[in-house]
Amino acid sequence: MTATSLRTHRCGALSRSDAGQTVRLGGWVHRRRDLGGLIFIDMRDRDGLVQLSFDPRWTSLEVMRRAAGVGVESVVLVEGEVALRPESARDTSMSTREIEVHVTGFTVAGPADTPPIPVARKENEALPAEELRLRHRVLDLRRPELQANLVLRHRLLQRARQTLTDLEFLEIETPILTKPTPEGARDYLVPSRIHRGEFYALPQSPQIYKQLLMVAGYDRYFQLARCFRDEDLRADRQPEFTQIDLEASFVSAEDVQLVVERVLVDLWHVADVRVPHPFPRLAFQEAMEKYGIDKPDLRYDLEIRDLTPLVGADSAPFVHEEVATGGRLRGIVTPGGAALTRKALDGLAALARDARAGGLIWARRTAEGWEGQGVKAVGATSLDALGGQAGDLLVAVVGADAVTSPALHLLRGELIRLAALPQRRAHAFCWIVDFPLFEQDPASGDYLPAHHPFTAPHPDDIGRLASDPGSCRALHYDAVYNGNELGSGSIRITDPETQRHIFGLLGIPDRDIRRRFGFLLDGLAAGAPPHGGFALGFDRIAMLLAGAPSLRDVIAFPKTTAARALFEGAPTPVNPADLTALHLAVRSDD
RNA sequence: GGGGCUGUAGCUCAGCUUGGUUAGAGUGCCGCACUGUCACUGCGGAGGUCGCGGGUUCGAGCCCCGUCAGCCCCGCCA
Repeated sequence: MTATSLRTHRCGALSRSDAGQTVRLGGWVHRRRDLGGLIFIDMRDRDGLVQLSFDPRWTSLEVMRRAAGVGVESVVLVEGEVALRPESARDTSMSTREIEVHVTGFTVAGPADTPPIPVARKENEALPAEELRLRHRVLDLRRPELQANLVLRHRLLQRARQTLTDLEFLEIETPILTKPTPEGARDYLVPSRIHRGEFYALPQSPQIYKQLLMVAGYDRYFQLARCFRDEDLRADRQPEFTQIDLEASFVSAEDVQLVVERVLVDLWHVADVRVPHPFPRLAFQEAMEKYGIDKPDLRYDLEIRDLTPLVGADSAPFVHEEVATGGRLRGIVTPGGAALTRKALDGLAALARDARAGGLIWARRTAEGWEGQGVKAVGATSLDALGGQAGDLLVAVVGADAVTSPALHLLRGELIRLAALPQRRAHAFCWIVDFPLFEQDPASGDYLPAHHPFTAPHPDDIGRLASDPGSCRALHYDAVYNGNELGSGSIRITDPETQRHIFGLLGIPDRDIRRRFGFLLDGLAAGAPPHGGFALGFDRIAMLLAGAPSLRDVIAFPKTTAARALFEGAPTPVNPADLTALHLAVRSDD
């Protein structure tokens, strides 16, 4: 239903099959070319461009005059006949370049001031500074690139709705004004006018609500949920963001993963990518061992190897010392890496040093054998035992896994880049499973939930919950794509006693458990089905599929890295009277 | 909370290394000419708090200190 009482078509939708038709159009002046006796205007709407042709043969003098005076970005209403362009002036690379509109009627409906930033850019013309793009967001949003991003975003949201609806999930909204949760990220707080000194919080996620919906018998829930976290931002992090949030009852972890895979495969299909599935599963430990990180980029095969068994008599003393204190010698053999320059190796060494992994050990494999400083460190005999092929490069670090893993992850990425290793696949999804249930605070030794405190322990590990919590795995899983975490989920604790026990392990006093999570525990005690769920970071998915460099390019009105909205100007001071009504006073002394 | 980069005409940038006459270019904007352009073309013109404040100096866009804003990263983000 493109046609309205003011227009018959969208500009970008016209093609040669419309030739001869009289049309009415509404759109924006993209560019104007005034040849004196002839005027051409490129007119734009969300579908694309069409050329308007003003010629005294079919255009009145009055309309010629108006067309000559219209500024770019003005909104105009046009009437005319679609015509094939003269043979000499046709460009078939774009369907709309075969045709033009012979204008007979022309009104400037919305004149525009000269735009402070350009919408129509020349080839290779740089984008304005992002600050200006955010300040003049309406103009920036007119750019065809951003319009394409937001159209894609819409189609992805609709696809997610459809897929989950087909899978019998119910879309249920949960409150935006909710209860503060002292754990996790900082909450955005909203003061209550009616209740002096009391506050709502904006949800960091609908976690507890969706669990309670399972208890309430809704079986399968989803929501395109807005979430809010008052933390410092990054290119891939906004203070308010959208999750595809879902939860299902009577499910195993594999059941949830199957649903999420369906959603992801369908979303990638919207972007014309066919994804093979089921996705491979990788245990957390295995991911750390082979890739040094829990979100490996599996587009490349390069893996980390444990070289500790090779350490022998002629290995350097510092290697023996690290191994004796529980460290390991781990490295990466890069085919063709021996061609890397000394400067590139110095760069890798700096990377290792920045990751606090100490010195980088390296060696090149030539036709004669291994060469380089690594021969001394690892030992000639040990390296011979490693084997390898001429052209290989070994880089290695020695120390505790907690240090070497992150360092090797960075080294792996850099080696892939430097050696220009081929991608084995362009779209590498995987599941990371068997996460640890707790992380130990390195300073205090306290146990913290690795994810959130509602995650169920792995049934095989429940026996060690009290004796050795650090070794317990969780029924928690992450979806990973090309080295990006797309989302995470888990099977939840449904036994109120277990839930209380976990809260206790986390050091939350009994009275606080009651105050903070009473409504959850009461819910679990009301007859809770086994359930679990997932949350996908939708903005990041849209960013990846749009090929955008920043979340800000897939969000209509985003915030800056200082959480400011430059366009509308938020946050902002408020009237003292409004503060008084909320029982608030602003301190200026700190 | 910490580190880095950037800030000069409406926009994109040069000028900063080595302080010194009137701060330039492209584009956009304004005016004139132009009947097949599509980055129209040609001629002419206007347009500057060099982010802001302080300091050094005979003299600061340039050096120093502070500050604001944007971006990137670390911390943080159960």
